Amino acid sequence: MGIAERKEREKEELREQILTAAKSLFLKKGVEKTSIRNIADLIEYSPGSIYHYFKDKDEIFYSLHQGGFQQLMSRMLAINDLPHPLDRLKAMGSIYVHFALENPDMYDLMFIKEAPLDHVARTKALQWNEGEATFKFLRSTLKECMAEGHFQGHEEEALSFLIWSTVHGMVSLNIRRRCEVVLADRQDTIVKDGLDSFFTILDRL
Amino acid sequence: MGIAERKEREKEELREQILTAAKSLFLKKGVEKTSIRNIADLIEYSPGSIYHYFKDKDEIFYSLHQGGFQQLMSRMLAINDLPHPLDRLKAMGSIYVHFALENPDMYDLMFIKEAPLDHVARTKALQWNEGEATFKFLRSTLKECMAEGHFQGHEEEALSFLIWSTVHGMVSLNIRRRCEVVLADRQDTIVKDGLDSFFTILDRL
DNA sequence: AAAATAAATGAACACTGTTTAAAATCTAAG
DNA sequence: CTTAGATTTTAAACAGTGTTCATTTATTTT
Repeated sequence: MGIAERKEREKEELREQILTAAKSLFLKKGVEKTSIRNIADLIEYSPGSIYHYFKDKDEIFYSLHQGGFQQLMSRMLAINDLPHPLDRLKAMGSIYVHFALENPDMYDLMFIKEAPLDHVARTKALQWNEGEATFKFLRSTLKECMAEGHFQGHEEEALSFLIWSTVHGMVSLNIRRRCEVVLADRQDTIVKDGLDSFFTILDRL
Repeated sequence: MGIAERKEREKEELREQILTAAKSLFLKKGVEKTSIRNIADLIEYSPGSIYHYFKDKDEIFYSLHQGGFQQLMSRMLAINDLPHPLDRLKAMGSIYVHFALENPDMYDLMFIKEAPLDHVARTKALQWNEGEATFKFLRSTLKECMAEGHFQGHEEEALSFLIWSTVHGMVSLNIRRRCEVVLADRQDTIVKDGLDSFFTILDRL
């Protein structure tokens, strides 16, 4: 009896439809201005039906932000063949920054917005697998750098956090428009220049 | 005829009342969950009356965030007597981080939330005086450091941005709860440790 | 064909920011 | 002291929000 399987498949399909609709709307208008009714209109279902597939609005955007981490992670894994860990570390920084600037709304969801973390807090008792995996990847690369003698006198976890903070700081100031009003004239190059300065520091360290 | 003056004074008083009410509510519940009606209830006026004193909700929170910058700036100016610019630079970093962790909601409003910048974009044609003053203060201190021979091979504006980004990154990851789920065990010390690592880097640079 | 199960709906609830016509209050001139 | 004018304040309305739930519709099993 393949009926149960087909039903399961159909349910999964509609779930996917909701996510696709939500994503296209939120990339156009942002999370706040994407309403359940907007999503329902787009997939031609009633607003209430969405609650059979997602607990609440936060869960929808939590699901969406997972896709972002998959994308980011696959880009990161693509530079795993670089022989020197310090080169890998810098490449990860570049990838992180480029991902953020190319997908500002998705980055916002992943690292700035409260919606996905609100959902995490309410369900999985403070476990954020997506973020943890990304951070672990940075930590293991940094460990390799230190094994080669780089960054002496630094503690691995704190330095990992510092590096993450540096790239996050640059792109989040940019995304939340604190650059365009303070560095108006070189708004589009400042992140690249800042990153270059950062690489110079890492090389000398 | 002091009547006009008294009226002016009364108007200013009510404006201040609105701001005080808004501030106490937003520190308790956050910007999004502080409604115009909540503010109106607290000052015992009708919701509509608030619109005689502020154009919209964003303007209220723009006004509030200005107070935050005054606070931050006054703390910064207090270390102007330190003789060495590098010491001043590091003290500024400490002050910035402590301000953020002691006033997370205010920091959120100043450097993360979109509300104040939305208001800036809609009125003053992209001029953010509060943020600009703070950034200029960092830049002038960094210039003095470089005049003493520090940070050779770096460009002043880009490095200023990088330093700002580093401290902003650490506190904003903390405030938006990306630390507590990734660095649960040392959540309350990681920013301090990260900052120490950063100071070590600045010293060696 | 009837009973049981699952899915979808539309209306309702309690909110939100904002606008506006009307009412209330206060000031200034006659 | 009254009346005309200017402010200030209000209540009601508009169009929207997330979410819940009894009812209807559709599908599957007996």
